[in-house]
Amino acid sequence: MKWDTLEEEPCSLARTVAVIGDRWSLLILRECFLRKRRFEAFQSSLGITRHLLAERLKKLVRFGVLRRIPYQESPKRYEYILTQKGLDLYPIIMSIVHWGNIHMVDSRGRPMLHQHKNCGHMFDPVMVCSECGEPLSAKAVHVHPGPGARQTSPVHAMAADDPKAKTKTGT
Amino acid sequence: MKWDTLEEEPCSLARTVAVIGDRWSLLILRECFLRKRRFEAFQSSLGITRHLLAERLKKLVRFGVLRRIPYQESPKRYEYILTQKGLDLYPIIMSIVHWGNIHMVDSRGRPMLHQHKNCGHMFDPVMVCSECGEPLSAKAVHVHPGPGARQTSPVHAMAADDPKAKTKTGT
DNA sequence: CTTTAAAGTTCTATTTTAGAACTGTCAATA
DNA sequence: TATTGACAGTTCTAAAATAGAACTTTAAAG
Repeated sequence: MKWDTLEEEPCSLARTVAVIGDRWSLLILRECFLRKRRFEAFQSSLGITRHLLAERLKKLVRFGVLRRIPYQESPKRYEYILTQKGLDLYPIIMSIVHWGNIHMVDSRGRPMLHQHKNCGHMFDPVMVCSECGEPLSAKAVHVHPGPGARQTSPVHAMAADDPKAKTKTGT
Repeated sequence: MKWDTLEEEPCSLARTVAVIGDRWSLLILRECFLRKRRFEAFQSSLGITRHLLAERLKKLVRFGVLRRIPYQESPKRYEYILTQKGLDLYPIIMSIVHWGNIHMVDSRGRPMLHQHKNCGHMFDPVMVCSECGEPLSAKAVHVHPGPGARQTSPVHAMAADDPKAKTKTGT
């Protein structure tokens, strides 16, 4: 399977993975959320090759996650800032960080702490139901096919009307 | 940078990316959360090559996200189930799905809907502060170096005491 | 006139992934 | 008894992505 087919699948997870599901994009976005904006800044703090960084930035701009904005003329230089679509990735970033905080820390403890400006406390993110406000767990959730689903399987990976896909449609 | 150095970095995001930050792991985990457990089931619904699937399953088992359990003797067959560590990935999965629901849907609408068994409603996940319960946004959060941080930069990608890293320590 | 800085681009070598075929164990079937 | 099929992988080669380093362009600074 290729990246470009991934982004067309009838699955919101697959489509998002097409945007951020590679080794570098999330790390670049981490830097964005830490107020880094420039090519050199990304490159030096991540140690990513310049070639790949250029590619990834282009991709994130193409998907509308970042915007490329000139910050000086002659020589023309650009910086990358998060769009609203990019800012909306924050819950993903935070839940990833939180999982790492719980499951991937060594004896030295957390590499960083988060403080909520509104209430002043150090916090962890908690995912709750938009309707009742209770914390969510996988077992308390039912999935249903939505209007954008493909026939039988709600999150099936391929188009059933694709003749090439017949080996995958399975039993 | 290699995957194995990624998992040792003083950053919870980088460490988590070392586990789930590739093209396939999140899709495999999606299937796990949809109660798929077997090699053939993963392979046929994802269209992943058998080779890579075997690799990814090994990796997820190695990281303690899945457990490989025999479900029959002779011939010995195994299935893969989520550990608690794996179940804890649920907020990551849900926030990824939610972002896709908001930003990657076509005119047909969402591929799937989520119902909260506790309250009965279709819902969206919301990320809130563990201390005050308010929804979180990037701008309302301050980051601080924690006990597991490396000197100057709280989320810096490499060890400053690593002589090879000097080109990256930058200006 | 040379050096430096930023933001890339270009190149080759290495690693990963895709795609397909093959293996081993057993049960069911002809 | 021989054959087929299911399952859970392994093994191969070709194609694609990534690593690592050098090079380019524009313009200011020494």
